[in-house]
Order: sequence, then C-alpha cells, then structure tokens
Amino acid sequence: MDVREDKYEKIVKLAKRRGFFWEAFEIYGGVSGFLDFGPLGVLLKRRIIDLWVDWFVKREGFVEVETPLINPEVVFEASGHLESFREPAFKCLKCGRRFRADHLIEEKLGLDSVEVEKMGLKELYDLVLDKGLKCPECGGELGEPYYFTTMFKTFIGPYAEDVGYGRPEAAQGMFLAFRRVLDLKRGKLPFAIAQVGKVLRNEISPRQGPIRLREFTIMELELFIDPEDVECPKISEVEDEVLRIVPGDVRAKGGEEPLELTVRESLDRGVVDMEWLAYFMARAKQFIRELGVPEESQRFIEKLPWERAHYSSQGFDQEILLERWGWVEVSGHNYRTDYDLRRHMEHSGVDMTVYKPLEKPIMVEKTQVKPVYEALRRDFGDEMGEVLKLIKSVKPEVLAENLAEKGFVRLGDFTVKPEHVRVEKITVEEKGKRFIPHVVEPSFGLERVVYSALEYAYTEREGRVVMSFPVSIAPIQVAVYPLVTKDGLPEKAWSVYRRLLDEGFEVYWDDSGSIGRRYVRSDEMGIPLALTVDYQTLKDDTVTLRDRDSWRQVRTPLAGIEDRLRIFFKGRISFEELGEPV
RNA sequence: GCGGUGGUGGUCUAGCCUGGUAAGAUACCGCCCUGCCACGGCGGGGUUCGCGGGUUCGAAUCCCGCCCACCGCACCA
Repeated sequence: MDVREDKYEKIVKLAKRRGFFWEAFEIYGGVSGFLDFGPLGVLLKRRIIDLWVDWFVKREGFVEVETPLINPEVVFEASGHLESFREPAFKCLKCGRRFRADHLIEEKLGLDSVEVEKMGLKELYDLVLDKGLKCPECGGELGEPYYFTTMFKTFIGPYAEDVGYGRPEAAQGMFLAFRRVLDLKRGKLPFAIAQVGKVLRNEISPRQGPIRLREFTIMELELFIDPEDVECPKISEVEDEVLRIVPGDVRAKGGEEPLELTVRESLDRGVVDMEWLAYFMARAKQFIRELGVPEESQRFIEKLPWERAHYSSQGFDQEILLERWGWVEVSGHNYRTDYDLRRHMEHSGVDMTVYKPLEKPIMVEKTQVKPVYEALRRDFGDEMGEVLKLIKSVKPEVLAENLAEKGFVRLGDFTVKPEHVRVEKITVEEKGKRFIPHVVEPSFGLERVVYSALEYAYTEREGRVVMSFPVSIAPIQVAVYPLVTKDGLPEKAWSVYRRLLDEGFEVYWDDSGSIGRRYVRSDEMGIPLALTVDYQTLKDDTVTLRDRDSWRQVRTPLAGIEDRLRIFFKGRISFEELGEPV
C-alpha cells in the first residue's frame, strides 16, 4: 500500500482545507483521540443524524430521548461496565512503570489470550509469584495487580466520594428512562428508544483519526420486546434484502468469506437468532447504502463469544471496507436479552417489568405471606418498617420454605420467625403476567459513518476533487453564483440566494474568482447544484443549474424553482428533469 | 506502551547532512481583465520553523527531553 498519498491522506487534507474536520487542541499540539468538526463537517454530521433519525426513529414510530453524559458510579455498577470495562495492570515497585497485566503474562509465559482474559487479579498475581515474573524494563518486583477502567472518571460536585463516569455508551440512559417511556407508550411493547449523543472511552492508544476517538457520537436504538413474542411485524418489508454475513462458526474456523443470504434465509438457517436483529441489520445496510457505500463494500460479521460485550448474547458488527484500514466497524447489532433491565432492577430495586394480559385467565396456586403486625411491632419496634420492606423483597415461596425448614429466616440484620408472618396457600386467578423485556440494539458510531461517507464520496476528475455526496446528505445543497461581478448580476444573484435561504435550503454564496474556479470550490465541498445568474437571467428570469457529478447544465425558470429543488433533494426527480439542457 | 518516519506562512512543500537570522507554489486581500469549468496581469499582507531546554557570537539546521500525526506490533468491552 502506498502510504504517501492514499485516500485517507487525501481526505484528511481535504477535510482540513475545506473545513470538514481537523485535530482538536491544535494550537497546544493536539491530543490523540479528539477531533474538531468544521463548518462543513457539522452540516454533514447533522444531515447524517437527521437521516438516521428519519430511518430508525420517525419511520419506525419510535421515540428519542436525551440523557446525561456524566452518570453516577452506581449506574455502571449495575450495568456491569465497572466490572467489564477495564483492564488489569501491574505497577513496578522499583521504577514505577505500569504494564498491562494480561499482555505481560501472555508474552512472558506464552499463554493464550482467551485463557488470560478469564483470569482474576488473584490468579494473575499468583502466576507472577509462581513464575517469578519481574518488571520487563528494570527487573524490579511487580506490585499486586489492579484494574484500570477505560471509562473517564470524574467527581460530581465537590465531594471526592461522589464518583461519576463519562458514559461509554448511550444505552444506559435509555434503560434508566425505560419506565417513563413505557408509561408514555401506555405500557405496550414493542417500542424503542433512540438516542444520539456523545460518549467517552478512554482508549489506551487511539489512532486512525476519525475512526478511533476518545470522544465520539453514538446513534443508538434500544428496542424492548416481550421475549415470548419476538416476531418483527415488519420483517416482510426486508425479507428479500441480501445480507453479506460472516457467521461465527465460519469465523471460528478462520474463515472470512461472507455468505450472501436474504434476511429470510439468514433466519431460517439460524444464522441470525432473532427477526428484529435481522430487521435492523437490513435497515442498517440500506441506510449505509443511502450514504453512498455500495453493498459489496459492506458486510456483517458475527462476534465470537469472547469478543462480545458482557451484555450481549448474539452480536453482529456491520463493517465497511475502507481503503487504508480494511474492514471497519460502523455499527453493532446486539441482542442484549434482559441483562440491562434486570441488572438495574436488582441494583435500584425499581420494578422494570411489563404487565402482559393473558388471553385466558388461569388459576394459579400461590403462597402468600402476610405480616403479623402485632408480633413485628413487639419484636422490632421502630425498625418494623424496615423489616416489612425486607419481607416483601423476598419471594413468598422462598420465605415460607426457609421458615418451614429452619424455623427462622435471616433478613439483613433481622431474624424473622414463624410467628411474625402468616403463610397461606391461596388460589388466584391470573389475568396476566409480568416479565422483563428483552432488548435488541443497533448502535452506530457517527464519526466512522461520516468518515465512510467522505471516503465513498471522494472522486477525482481531470485532476480536481469532487465530493459526490448523495443529495440527501450533501452538507450544502445549492451554490449561487453571479456569472460576472458587474452589470447588476451580483444583485440579482444575491436576491436568489436570499430567496433560497428563506425557503430553507442550505445555500452557499460565492462571487470571487472566475466561474470555473467557483465550480471547482463547490465540487470539493460536495455541493450538488450550482445555480448561475447570467445575462439571460436579466432578460427572462431563468438561471442555469450545473450538476456537480456530470458537469452538465440545464436552464430553468426562477418561477417555482424552490419546489423543483425540493423534490430533487428528496430524490424524486433527476438533474435533467430540473430544466432544459443547455 | 514499544520500534520506525515525520512536524517549516491558512494549505502543500524546499531548506536541515555541510549552523549565518526563511524560500516556492497555492490560498487570501486590492485594482485591472472577465460572458460557464482551476483565465491572465500588476500590487499587497501573512511564517514565535511542534513545545521546552542545551551547545554556540549565532540554531529551522547540532544535542537532550516532551507533545502530536502516520506506519508496524499490541489494544479496541
């Protein structure tokens, strides 16, 4: 690969020159993993977000929320991130250098990475002591291993004990908001919550510009479903969409060749476990294609068990082929089961279940535990309230069984005896039941999507750069030019410019340099249409429109031009249909 | 984090080996020219040479440390 001037390099240069993006903190030397987005980059990002929201939220009838970036520690205790989103490390007691514990052990002892990954701190330390591992730099003693988290840690308010973390995914906010939205949806599943927002991941060593950032934007959707009713009602809309999938069993054998399966086939053959997962994968493929990335440059790979996130039971990465880095993940599709809601329910004590009426009520025999208030008051006095709460937190069957077997039950600091409760067997009619919803999640990394859109839009023509964005995501839609800067042409062109602005278009004004030079500039900015006011405009109120990709021109009346442009940008008419060929 | 390469007007690059106070292109601004694809002419402004320290009469240039980017290795829930 020629490193001198590959597409990535060209795009980084163009991005800087034209204001799509550049490295952040530039004047202080820059910091790895952070980017600034410039004027054009902001517009492009916004268009892509809007398109995503249109595809994955509006048209699906889902809803969007916005939740905090900083979360208290308890959220990530519950979510499992504190436990999983971290790496073990050793510190040398002599020279103070720090090392990734897993790597050190893999390297020095030649152990398999999968094996090492499963070890706890104690096992790692035992190995160090056993094998007499020393600091690879200075030969000093290694201290006890510890974990460092790859989440950004901070303090909420002035108290050091109020630890908070920057969220590494937007999902947790949506799980916390679940009950509210369930209410708004009047208790009916399935529904999904979307969020577009920043997340933070303190990567050890980020590289690759916009592909690997410490702060980036995630577009995430959490679909909540009844695990007993997992059918996707819209699956028929995408049934024949062909997905290029590399299944886990193929990957486990070292294969990389994708199978080309329709959505239907992928489900029938059990390659994809759930209809909803396949549905979102199909939509993801269509969405990325809409951004200009052809199907053959996309694929899905199934994550192998040890590659999956701690919350995921089946996962696929959607990857795009990029010139420099090969296949790069742009979206992840995970079946999160009831993991997150269950964990938050356990940690917060708040009910996250959904009520589902049964078709026919059934009669069920149940154990009921009724507190005996007099006895409780006698033995626990003021602490009775707490005891009552504890009694309610335990399943009646379990309580009854324990009481029967041991004659008492320990609940927190209290000992509950048979005389404190009355155990009854009752038969009740069940009209419905409660369950914890399962979650299917498609999640997109916006900056990677933006970069991919840039790379696939990049073309060169006669030594000039043309950014051929699809019209739906072009950051600027129309450039307005006076042919020359005299004879009243600028004034007329300016009025056209104002008019298009008023009509809600993203418009660019340029009256500097020759018309050819201006075309070159707007091609680099990826502006699909250039509208030129010339001498004929003054006579008959028509203008020329020039197509960025073909450089062809049509002439069209100004009257009603906004309507024609509007349907052009919706993709309903072609460039040629905008006017008469010149 | 380790190894390699690099960092010079806004942008791209020359100069660095062989220290003497910065060059070209492009972009930008002004005037003239201009009638649809980087037009031309004239004039103009703009560079703490990544940051910090050292050697020297003098450092973009030599030495040391650091930062950043890219490549390879590792990492990427």
